[in-house]
Formats: sequence, C-alpha cells, structure tokens
Amino acid sequence: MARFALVDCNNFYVSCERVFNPTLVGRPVIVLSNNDGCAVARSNEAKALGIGMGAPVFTLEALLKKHDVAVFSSNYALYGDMSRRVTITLGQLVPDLEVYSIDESFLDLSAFRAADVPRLCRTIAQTVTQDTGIPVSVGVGPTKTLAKVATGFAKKCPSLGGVCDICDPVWHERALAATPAGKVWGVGRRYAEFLKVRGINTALDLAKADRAMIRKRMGINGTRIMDELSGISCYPLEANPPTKKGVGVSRTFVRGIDDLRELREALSSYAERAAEKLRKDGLRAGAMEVYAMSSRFRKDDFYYNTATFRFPTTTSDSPEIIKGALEAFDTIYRENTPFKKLGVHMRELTREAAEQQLLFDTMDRTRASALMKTVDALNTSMGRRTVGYASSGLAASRLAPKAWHTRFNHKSPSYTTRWDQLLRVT
DNA sequence: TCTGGGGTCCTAGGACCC
DNA sequence: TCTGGGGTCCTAGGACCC
Repeated sequence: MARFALVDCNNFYVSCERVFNPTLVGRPVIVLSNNDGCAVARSNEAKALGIGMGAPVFTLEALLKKHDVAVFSSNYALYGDMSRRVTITLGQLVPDLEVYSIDESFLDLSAFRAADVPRLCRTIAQTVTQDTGIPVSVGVGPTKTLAKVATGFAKKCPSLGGVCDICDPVWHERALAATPAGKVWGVGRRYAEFLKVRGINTALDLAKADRAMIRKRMGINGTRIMDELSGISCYPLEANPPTKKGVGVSRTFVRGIDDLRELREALSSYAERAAEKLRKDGLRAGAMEVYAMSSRFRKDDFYYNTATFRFPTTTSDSPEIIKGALEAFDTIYRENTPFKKLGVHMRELTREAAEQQLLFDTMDRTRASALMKTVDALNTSMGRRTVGYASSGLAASRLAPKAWHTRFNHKSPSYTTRWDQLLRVT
C-alpha cells in the first residue's frame, strides 16, 4: 500500500518570526500581506482571538490594540531561507520528498514498515524543530488527500504530539467522519456550499456521494477527490517539479494611481523583475500579458483590461520585455482611472537553449544575453537593483517616496540573509 | 479611507479546417 | 421543415491551492 506523509510547518511565517524573537512565544502574533493589508499568518493565540485568514487589517485595529497583538510585515527573505533549511533537514531524513509549498512537503513512506512509521514521523518532527526552530505537524495516510486530513488532526489534537497516522482503516473512516467536507483538499468555498445543499457535510459523505453528480458539478477533480478519500491514490509524489507554465509579477498599490508616468514606472519594474525570474529559472517567454485594474472593491466602477504582446522570438532580455510591456500598457491605459493593481505575466515558456537566429533581427541577441548575465551577477553579489533600468525609476528618497512602492511598516530584520541585519546578542 | 501575490488545472464555447 | 461530424486551437472564466 502507498503511504504518504505531509510535513506541515505550524503557522509558518509566525514561527519564523518567533525563532529570532522568543519573546513572541505565547503571545498573539500575526504576519501581514503586502502593503500591510491582510493577516496571512496567525499564531494559535491570534486564531483564538477570532482573527481570520485574510482578514483586512483595518477591520482588526481595535482587537489588535486591546490584546497587544504583535504585528509583522511579510519578510520573504527570512521565510524563504527558513523554508530552505526545513527542506534540507527533511532531505537528510528521507529519500523521496516533494516540496509542495513554502511550508509543506510530501514524503513517500511506502518503503517503511507500517509499525515503524509513527516513530519515524516523531523523529522527523523533532529533528526539524531542533535543527531549524520551526514546529511542524506530520500527517500520514494512503493518499495525499488523506495525509492532509491526518495533518489537520495532528494540529488540532495536542495529545497526538504533532503526528497522526490514519492508514489503519478504522482510523481512516473515523477521521473522515470528523472532517467537514469543506476542509478537504480541493474543496473550496464554492464547492462546500454546493455540497452542503446536497446534504454532503463530512468528508465521509463526500467519499460515498453520487459519483455522476460530483463528476457533473466538480469535474474530473471531483471524482479524484472521492477516490483519494477512499484510499485510491490519484496524485503521485512529484519529486521533480515540472517546468513552470508561466511567470508573473504584480503589485497592488496602497492607493489608486492615475498618473501615466508613475504607472509606467511601476510596470517597468515588474517587467524587469519578471525578466530576472525567467533568467534565474533558465527560461524564455514567447508572449506576455499585461493587465491593469482599478479597485475590485468598487463594484460600481471597476475597470480591468489586458493586452497581449508577442515577441519576435522567445526572450528573457530585460529591455525587450520592458519595452513590450510599456507598449502593451499604452493600449489599455485609461485616463482618470485610479489604478490599484498592475501586472505582467510571461507565457509560452521554453527552456533556454542556443540563441535563436532570426533572419532580420533588430538586436544582437548574443551580446544582449551577455549583458544580462553581467547585470544579474552584479545584482546577485551586491544586492537587488544595484543596476537597473531608468524606466523603472530611480531609488526613492525619504523625501520623495514612490506612490507605487509596497508598504512594509512592520518588517523584522532579515536575520539569515543580510550580514548587516544579523541578530545581536547583548 | 484602508482589504496580497503567485500559481495550477479544467471546462465551455467560438473560430476554423477538412 | 430540413440544416454532418470530427478535429484543433484559442480564450475566457471558474475553481482551487498555499
């Protein structure tokens, strides 16, 4: 029988902050999205206060003050580095590993004896916490979906010591009966509503539901969820992640912006960033989509538009991508519209290979590629945007901050990735 | 007033072709 | 009134994930 484990870091962003600031342990702590907009991670104490996932900060202000909640902006450099450390530790303990997200990894434990699995999982949890400072929960089941279900119990029931194995059929069925259908992996808000109307309330109800009905309403994934819940594995472990289908960069502004020069500057910087991401992954794009929108919370006057730009040949060249993005944006820009979000999305990605020769090319691609390599090397060794493009704007001063810059008013130091921000023990 | 970012997959429908 | 049948490609929209 197949056996999967899911290792899930508890309240990951909050736990990262706590590693370097132990005074936060036992306190309610939340970490915010970009622009300090929403709560995207909450400690158990913060969850107990009723702070929901994605709750807008402006609706929480009284609560945060009353309970002295510690508030942090997202520190992606810190979380990314801590995630890498967790992955390294796991890689040393098991042979087959799929990094599923920044805070979750699937393990294939099929090769281990059933009786040894609980002990192995406790060792994994203890080792990760010891080596990285991040507490984790481990769930085990015959499919990925069931491993997810098990992780839910590992988190909820402290008596389990952070590990829950539901491979045993008795525990398997009990766990499904105690899991709301809406908590199942792949069942979101919409499907949960639909299932409720049909009287399907628990994961067990879903596993035994009318297959044709589920197929019709939820598509092929619906029946896969049913199979997975019944112990039939549909999603194998993906040790080697497939190449990306797209690469996107987008940002929301703190307030609406209608000034064309500012918008072009913001978009240029996103295009530049997207080009960097392509080169980092060894990819090139054949086409690019540029999109712009006003506030989606102003339903009466919502503006959204996209434009596609096709490159003469696949490219990861910053100037070419910036130029294309600005050209596409000019076709969707609308005057007197308070734009809240701009983005670029690179599509039709191919692996980087020898330079494609166009019969009548307007640029020397070999030289351009060498220049990009130099730019990337400088920015890697000396910090992001050591060299960049003027179209993306010059560095903002404290006197002249950019309206489109993202707000991070509560950011902790990048303890692990910046020499000048190392933790000082005095 | 203020409400993130980066992805994936599936499905339906239209255009077009033979 | 009758009014093919596939196949492909593309796009838009919907749903989900962390």
